[in-house]
Amino acid sequence: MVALVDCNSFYASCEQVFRPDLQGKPVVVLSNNDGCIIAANREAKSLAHIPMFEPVFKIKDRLIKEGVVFFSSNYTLYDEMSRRVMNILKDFSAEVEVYSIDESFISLRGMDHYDLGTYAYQIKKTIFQYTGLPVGVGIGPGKVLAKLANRIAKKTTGQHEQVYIIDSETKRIKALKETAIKDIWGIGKKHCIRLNNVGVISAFDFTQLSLAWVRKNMTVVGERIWRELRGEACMPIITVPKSKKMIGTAKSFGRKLENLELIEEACAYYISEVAEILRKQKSCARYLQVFLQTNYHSKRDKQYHKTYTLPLSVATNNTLLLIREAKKILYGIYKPGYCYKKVGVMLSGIIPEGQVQTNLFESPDNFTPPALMKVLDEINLKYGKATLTSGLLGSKERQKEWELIKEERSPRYTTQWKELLKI
DNA sequence: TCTGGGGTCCTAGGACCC
DNA sequence: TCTGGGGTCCTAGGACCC
Repeated sequence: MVALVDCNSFYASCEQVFRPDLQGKPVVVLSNNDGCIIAANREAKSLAHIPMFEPVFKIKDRLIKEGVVFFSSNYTLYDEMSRRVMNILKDFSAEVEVYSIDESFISLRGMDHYDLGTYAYQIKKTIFQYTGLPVGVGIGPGKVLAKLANRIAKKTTGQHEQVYIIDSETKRIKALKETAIKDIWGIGKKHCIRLNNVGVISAFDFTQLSLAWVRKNMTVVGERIWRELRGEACMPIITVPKSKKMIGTAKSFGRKLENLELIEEACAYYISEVAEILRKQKSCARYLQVFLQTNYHSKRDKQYHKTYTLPLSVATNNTLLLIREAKKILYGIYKPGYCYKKVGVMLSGIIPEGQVQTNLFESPDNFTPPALMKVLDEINLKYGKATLTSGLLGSKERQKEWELIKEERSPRYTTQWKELLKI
């Protein structure tokens, strides 16, 4: 059996842990740039119809009247809270797959003699006691059914229960019959339309299709879901996270920018972020992609969008070199006269540091001067993000010209010592 | 008139997830 | 006026190898 443990309204719950005065009050968390709602707690959801991913400016007035408390997203805080939850789970199972910031699959193999329901409550209780975060637990004979059980736990049980186990054929069939196919993990919009067209409405209907049809129309991905729903576990728990194959970042500017210089500084900043992640996993990248785009929501502005991918002659994780190359790309794709909203960078073709193929004409040292990057990372780890940077990132003051809007960000409660140390 | 067989690597595009 | 960000996996088809 497999359990899926996931935190309820994770971001909103994280905020509430440090603001006990908000217990029982409606809380929502906004996306970057305070653009739309990405998390809402139970109270906020029950208050009124809160559409996720709706632009918040459209409904803000109404929500303020109803007493909803807003937070900008504070990923530093959420990451740390997530780490704490996942560490607790490691006490409950030898096989933990951290699936996302707020959920993990854990294997319950070899625990047949346990009462799994009691075990699930112990997990819930411990996490709440140590972190203040409420979680739901779904248990089933495979990942997809565990996901489904978790969904049922959230929907049909009370706030303090939030546990559901699919451990018999009767329960499995019942769950499948009561769940729409669109609500199954792995079935997205496109497959849902295709399935509805052949008369598949519930998850149970899906399991009655022939394997040949599923395989043909939905590839091996669909086949796995089909098998899992029928009770055959075929997705392994992945306990060792794979190293990343792409590392990218792309954030909207706080306002529209025409000026190439400011866009360059934002771009250089993003490069230094992704290169640091690359070095952390001891890898180098062979491809560097940069893109630039205007605000595609705007009906007034002229639209422009351009992406360019540059193969690097030698794979690297050197921030300074990557900034230099990114700048060249940016000069190539930038066209004056547009209001730009976003610049993005992406590293791909990622390989381990030790496998970099040098070339005949350039010294490898041009690409990876290890000492300098090591010092850079050590200083930033010790004194906080971006303490030491390339001069091309521009001054802190200038950063305010392009950085994200985060009007309602809470303090970084769990990691603030780093910020204090900087002062 | 006849024209092999068995592979790998890479990329773009589609679909999906949180 | 204001509309998120960061990923994964799979397949087909092209290029290339022996």
